[in-house]
Amino acid sequence: METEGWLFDVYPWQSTMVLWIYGDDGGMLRLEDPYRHHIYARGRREDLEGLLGFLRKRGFLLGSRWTRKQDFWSGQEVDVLDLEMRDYGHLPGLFRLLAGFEDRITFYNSDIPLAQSYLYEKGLVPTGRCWVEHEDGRVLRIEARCSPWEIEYILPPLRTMEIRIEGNPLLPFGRGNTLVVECEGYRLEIDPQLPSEVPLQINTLLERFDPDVILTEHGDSHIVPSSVRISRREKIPLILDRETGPVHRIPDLRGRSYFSYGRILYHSPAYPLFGRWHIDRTNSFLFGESGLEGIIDLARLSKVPVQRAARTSPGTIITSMQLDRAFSEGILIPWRKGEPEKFKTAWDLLVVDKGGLVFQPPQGIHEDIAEIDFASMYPTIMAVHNISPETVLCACCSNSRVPEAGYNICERREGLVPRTLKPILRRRLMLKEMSKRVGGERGEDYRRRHIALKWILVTSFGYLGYRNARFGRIEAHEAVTAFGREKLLQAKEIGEKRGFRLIHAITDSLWISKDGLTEGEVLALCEEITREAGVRMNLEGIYRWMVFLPSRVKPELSVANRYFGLFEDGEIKARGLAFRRSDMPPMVKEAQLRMLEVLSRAKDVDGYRPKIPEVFEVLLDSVLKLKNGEVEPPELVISKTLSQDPSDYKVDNLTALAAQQLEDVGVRIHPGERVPYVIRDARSRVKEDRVRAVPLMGPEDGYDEEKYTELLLKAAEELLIPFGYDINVLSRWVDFSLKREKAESLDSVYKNIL
DNA sequence: CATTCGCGGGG
DNA sequence: GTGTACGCGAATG
Repeated sequence: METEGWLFDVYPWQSTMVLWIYGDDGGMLRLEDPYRHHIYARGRREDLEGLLGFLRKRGFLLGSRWTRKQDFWSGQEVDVLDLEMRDYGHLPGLFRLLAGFEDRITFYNSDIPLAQSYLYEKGLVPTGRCWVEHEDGRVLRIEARCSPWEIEYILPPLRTMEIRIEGNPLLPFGRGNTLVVECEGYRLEIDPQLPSEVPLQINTLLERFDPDVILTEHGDSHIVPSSVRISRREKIPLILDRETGPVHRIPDLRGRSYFSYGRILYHSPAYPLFGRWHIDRTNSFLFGESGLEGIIDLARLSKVPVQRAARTSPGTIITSMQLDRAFSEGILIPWRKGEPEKFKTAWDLLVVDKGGLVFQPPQGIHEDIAEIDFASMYPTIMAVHNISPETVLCACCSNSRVPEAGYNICERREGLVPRTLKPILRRRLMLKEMSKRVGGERGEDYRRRHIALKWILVTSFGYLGYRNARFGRIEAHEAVTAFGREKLLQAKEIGEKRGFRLIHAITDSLWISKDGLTEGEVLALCEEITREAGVRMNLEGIYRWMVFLPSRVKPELSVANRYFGLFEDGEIKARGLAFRRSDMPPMVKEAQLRMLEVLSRAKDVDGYRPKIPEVFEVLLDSVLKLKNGEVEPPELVISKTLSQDPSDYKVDNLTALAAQQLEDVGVRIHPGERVPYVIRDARSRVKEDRVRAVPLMGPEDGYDEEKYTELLLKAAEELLIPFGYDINVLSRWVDFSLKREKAESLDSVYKNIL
């Protein structure tokens, strides 16, 4: 039989690969492919003979033959033994045994996730079109009928069911929350007070709608594990999968806290489904950034199946793209040693220390400033300067290409990293342009996909310097930042030659100034920099005015990352202000945004000062609402990321106290999870009274009016400090205004304080 | 005052 | 299957 359709999902199951094909007839076809995994071994002939004997005796091996493949580091063709392994169940045990041979034999392609390795080998694309010849549910032949690089593709009409917790997701089922299921306009609320209802209702709904995608909020952390628990307790089977055979679900109950991007993150244990996708939008970084469209685009490009792509980090995606390319080019993939994290040596710190170049801007308010940014600077540098672990410090060339460090870069071979990045850079640019050109839903689709790729590009750089990355090398990382600093300085010099003053610069952005600066001359400058540096320089915008904030620690200095300004098109750009911070309560963010909205009507520096009374007015209004108890508790919720176990805190800060309150009632908060709380009485001697964790909040819990007022005052101070209004002035002014029985016109109040 | 702790950026 | 760090600012004791 022959079928054409979309490859919906792939996973190893028992000893075969299971494929779900969404046929053109609308049916979902389950097929098995008895695919065998190949690994490669290199070493002396007699050692390899020994290995063969060992594997045969243990029954691991289906077959073996000699073949020639390319060594990743040298690019040389080498003789290796191709080993066809028996079945998947044996593999984990096998890899432990192989470690014993490692002093004599080098193994390749041995630690690639099986579904990915299957897709690389067959050239198949998750969610892509395919053609398959099959018999009795088994694949005879399968071929891709699409390229992962297509920009326009049609997806099968996926039926989506949404399941979420209404009420507080931190609390156990039925304690102040319910389960809401929605599908195709149908909505059902399940009351978990009656536990047996949960599996019964879910089963009924899944059978009735047979969704392809189950999109949840807190599905991984709460809904699925709780439902599974109830199902076991009540002895009512819960049928979530389409797979009808025994499903091997490894209940990774603890979840993982891990260190990434300089902070602790938490991933709850994952509950993927077999035969349909479960995506927990609250447990998926990429979903939050780029939606299902972005995830699907990445799954297609990287050949990481959709469910895994949704849960994984961008680093895994980029690695898979590199693995796919290496695989298809016949390059042996080195076994990644899972070295435990080591302490950083002084040398490491020295190297890492010299990252991007950062200047110090002159504080205060400015006019005639343009901001120009290098587009995708680091990935472009990797692509154009051929920076890759195997090309930096290659053995064959001697050219001292890398600025400062003087490392060689290979001129004979293009590296794996640049080969992978180039098409991604092109594709992202194309999607970005299309998202600008096309409006509506399609434009949004392009936008999400280009943002997904943006992430892949950003992280490809970090990955180069990551000690445990398969294709990482610290010298390559170093080379990228060295070129980056060179290009930033080059841009500065070209600008100065054209009469611009450099006001500020961070890594890949420059703020430049000139009296009466025009868009035309800045664009001309960008053109020249693009030509000279080999990296696209874009005009981010021209500011009507912009402010660089002083340091709060040393008020005479400014800080690089706290600034805001108004572009000519009326948009505000701001960094480091309260409203940008995730640890600020909504009330403060909104108040500051309202103040900025007022300031966005100031056309130039002279227009800024007359807007100040109106900003005062917004501030006073917010403070009054706080005083009069007109602020709803959710507006006051602060949530911060827990960086360690609640009991490990040395200092009882508000976050630790809130986490401890939750622990006390049996709600586990893991490092990397956010703890939501309201400040009740920050200065209370009784620590218990300082905060209240959100799920434990009752109507009698008030809030710390003084503390929240202070946050508002600081938010206002950030916007007004260039004109000398610091928190003391603002605070006095607020007190003064509040004391007046009937405030006269704001103008007179304003005069009084000056 | 020293120390501890959390956040940012990209779009 | 784990993207780097460092500087800033606030809070604690």
